[in-house]
Amino acid sequence: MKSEPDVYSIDDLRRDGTTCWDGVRNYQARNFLRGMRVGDLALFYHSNAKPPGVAGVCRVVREAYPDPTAWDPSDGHYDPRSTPGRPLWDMVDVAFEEAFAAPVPLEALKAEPRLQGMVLLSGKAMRLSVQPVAKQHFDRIVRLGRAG
DNA sequence: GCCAACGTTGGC
DNA sequence: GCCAACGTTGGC
Repeated sequence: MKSEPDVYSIDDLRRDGTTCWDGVRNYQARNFLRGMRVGDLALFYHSNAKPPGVAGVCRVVREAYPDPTAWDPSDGHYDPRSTPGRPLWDMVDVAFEEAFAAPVPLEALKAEPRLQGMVLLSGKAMRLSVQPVAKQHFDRIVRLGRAG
């Protein structure tokens, strides 16, 4: 799950404990959100950061439900096609799980042979703010992150 | 700021 | 259904 740290970082999540992952406005990303189950773990990725990379781990604590920011005209992600009666966009709630000793920079992910084939590194979904991660890739990144 | 790689929109 | 124009993402 990607977030720009200037907007919302892993440290913000540590402070808040949990947060609503709102603002997703891409159908494919939304569908991945809908596939999440309570207890699922997710990598928290800092995009548009210096450097970009995986900053930690969060955990799904509430499954997909309507994203109210979509029908708030004052919200930057307002989408008038979504209404309370017919919601178009969903969000999940996630809880802080851990912040890595040192974020794993994108450059390091690219350089790791065992991570080749990750959606994040290549393929159609690489730009999505919510995307799937294979378990072996997830585990490898967590190991790298904990090592610092 | 640039730009590649997408997705979305809307005319036809 | 096609496709041009436009918007977005996000690394660099």
